[in-house]
Amino acid sequence: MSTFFWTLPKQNVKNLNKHAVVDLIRFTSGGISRIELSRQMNLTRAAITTIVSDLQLTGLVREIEAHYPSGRRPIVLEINPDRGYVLGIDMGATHVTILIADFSAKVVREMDEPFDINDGPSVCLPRIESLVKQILSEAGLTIKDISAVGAGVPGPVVEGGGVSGPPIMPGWDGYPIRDDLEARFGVPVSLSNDAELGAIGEWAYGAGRGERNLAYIKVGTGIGAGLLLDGQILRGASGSAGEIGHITIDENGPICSCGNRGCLEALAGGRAISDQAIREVRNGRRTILSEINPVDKIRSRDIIAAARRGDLVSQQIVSEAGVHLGTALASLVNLFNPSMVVVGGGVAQIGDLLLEPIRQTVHERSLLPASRSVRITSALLGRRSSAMGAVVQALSIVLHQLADHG
Amino acid sequence: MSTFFWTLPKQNVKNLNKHAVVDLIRFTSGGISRIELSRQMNLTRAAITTIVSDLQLTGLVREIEAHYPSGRRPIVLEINPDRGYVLGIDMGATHVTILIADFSAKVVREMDEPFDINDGPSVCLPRIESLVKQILSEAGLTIKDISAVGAGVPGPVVEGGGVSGPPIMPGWDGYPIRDDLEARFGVPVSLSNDAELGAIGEWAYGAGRGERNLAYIKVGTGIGAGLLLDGQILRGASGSAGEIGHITIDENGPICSCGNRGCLEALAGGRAISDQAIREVRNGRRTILSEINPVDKIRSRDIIAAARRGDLVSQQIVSEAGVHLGTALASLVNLFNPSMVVVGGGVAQIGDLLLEPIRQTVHERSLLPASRSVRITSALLGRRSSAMGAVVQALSIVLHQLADHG
DNA sequence: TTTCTATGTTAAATGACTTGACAAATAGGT
DNA sequence: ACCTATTTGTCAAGTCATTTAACATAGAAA
Repeated sequence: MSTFFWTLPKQNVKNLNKHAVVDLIRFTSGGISRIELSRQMNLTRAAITTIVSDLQLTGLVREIEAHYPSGRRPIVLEINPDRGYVLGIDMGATHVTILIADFSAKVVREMDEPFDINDGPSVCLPRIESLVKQILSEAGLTIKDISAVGAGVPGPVVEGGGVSGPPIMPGWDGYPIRDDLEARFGVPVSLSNDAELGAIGEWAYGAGRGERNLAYIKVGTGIGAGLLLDGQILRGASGSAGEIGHITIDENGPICSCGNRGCLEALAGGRAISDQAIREVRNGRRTILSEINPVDKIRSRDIIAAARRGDLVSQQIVSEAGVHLGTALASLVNLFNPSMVVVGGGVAQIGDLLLEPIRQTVHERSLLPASRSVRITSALLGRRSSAMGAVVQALSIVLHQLADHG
Repeated sequence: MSTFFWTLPKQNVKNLNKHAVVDLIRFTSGGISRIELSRQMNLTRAAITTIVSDLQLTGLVREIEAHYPSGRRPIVLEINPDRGYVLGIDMGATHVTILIADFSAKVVREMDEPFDINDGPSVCLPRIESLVKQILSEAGLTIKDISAVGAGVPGPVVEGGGVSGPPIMPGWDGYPIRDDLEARFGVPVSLSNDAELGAIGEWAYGAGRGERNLAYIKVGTGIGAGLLLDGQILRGASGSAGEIGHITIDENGPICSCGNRGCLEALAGGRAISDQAIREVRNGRRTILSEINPVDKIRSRDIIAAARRGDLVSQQIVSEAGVHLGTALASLVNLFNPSMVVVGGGVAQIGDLLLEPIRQTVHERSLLPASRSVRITSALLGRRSSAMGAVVQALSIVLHQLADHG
């Protein structure tokens, strides 16, 4: 990135440094000392001292022990975890994950339930509410202990807090999801796209820690990407940046749910993988998948399990999906030139069997300076990437609010 | 864009508002009043008054007349054009454009000369120097009148001021272009990719004025894109973001100069277009291009001229290139979700004959929320887009330097 | 003219930050 | 054990960008 037009952060220009201090503390694993803060922010130690003591007064930050080679030991700071809890909710196409985390983003309780986004908001949101009540009581907490909620949905999120023209999620278009959730829980809610959240989660606590140019690709029923750029999410003009699932890979490919032909999702999405497996079984290929009855109940997770156990047909299907993903990612790498691509989502759980063909195809199909500087790895947080991103977003609301006014 | 990690502008945190004022003045056509500045920057009128009087003292800003409906007329401010000149240099594959502009970016002299980037830096840079001397003397100026230089090259630019692994530009890899030019001219030089500069030029003074998410695509011998995001150029991890010319459109397509198959550039670049025309003529198609002798001397500008005059074969070639460009742009639109795409470069001079197939293909192949919110137009500055972007970058150096210290 | 409205300026107050001195905490040498 | 060097953290005074609040200026409408 290179600035050619100097503008200021939209809202709170005031206390800008305070906010930066809060974020450096929370995103530096193992904490950070005042001297290190002053170095990274180009401020004097004195300035940092006043900012930090202010944050200590409000109870947001505390000191911990640490050891260094010579001279006075720096006092290491960390976010005070004891000031409350937040919720992270990741609504997927077929599953919902809910996390309760303390102020230092440590997960204290986790829940993963079947879920059908196709039921629409009138069914899904009440269900979320009751699941939240359930997990809260399991954790011995009430909604009053929750300071903010982060939520993710598998579609393009717009400013108002809803989705706009999502390729999946029928019945959700234009529904005020954020307002609904805020009304249900009575706390501030942040709504984001699930791939964005995956990127944030992996950036903050996963494989992409601290990367300045990170792309996260979520391979599940749908395929989406989250793009991070110097601490900002690339949202685009209408919130639909990163919709890699519907770029054309093969002009004459199969028809996609979005109406076009040969979209990445129609070639490498969870549905495409299971359809391919069903075809192979019907064609009489020798595979342990043929044990599944009826044939058309084969799901992508069955193929992943079979591939792990050494089933050649399944491995081939996964590998072909990897080549398609690699083709799309090569375009992304050429256009966006990330320093790291993190592959996550349900299908990615299989690891190198998917990653290797991706890596190879990206290196073949993208330009040298870009392909040389990109590392491609799988998500460290596994299925929790997006839900952890939701936690990060919820904490962003709370911590910055508290940093501003006590 | 959405911030999840608060950081500060890298260098001069001090005088941040002063810099923002300078840029709002220079990029608001027709000037801007103090009250409007205070509104856009969320500062009080009093604060703006002191900042502006400071800038007036250094002679950077002056007041002009303007008329408004009721109440006291606001005093409109503009950059004082009389404090000096800058150079904008756009090195293309086959041409070089040099502009002299005053501090308000008004071009006072222009030059366009044949040029061959393949000659390498040892030939090209001395040639630039002598051309600069020539245009300066034509304008009645000397190098002492120039405060800064902006330069563009058709390859990925890295931090140090050189290019890294460019698909074209043999012999330039790693050469310290910026340092060389700074030594030659004795003034600060800004080096950028030519597509980036096209984006900046069109954003500042062309078709993309003030767009927050702008993509500029330069279609010439090579094909590259410049991506602008809230006043920042998207450079990526190694400076090669926006390299759209080498994304794969057709896995079985023709071999590209980069070694891969079916790159956009190999299907829709200037070279691909002329090769296609040569094939058509050899195949005996009825076209006015067959008047050109020898056949293999047909250049893309001949095809554009013929298409303009109604030659059907040429029109078909251009239209097919448009479909390929549209396919690549659909991927870009899905991934980046720009509010506007500006098509520039030599081949784009033909206008709607190229634009229409692009528009249609993008709308077919990109996702609804993204395709609904993107406008696709041709460059307003024509061949000068990149050189104007270079002028903008040169002025950025000078104006912000002067804003800082007298 | 008077009145209204919007823009621009001024002086005092505020507050974030720097400067420069000092205090605190540790390692290593004697 | 003591001294010195080194690094980290704090304090008080001063600086400077910005706000507050009052006032001045300039035009339109009544």
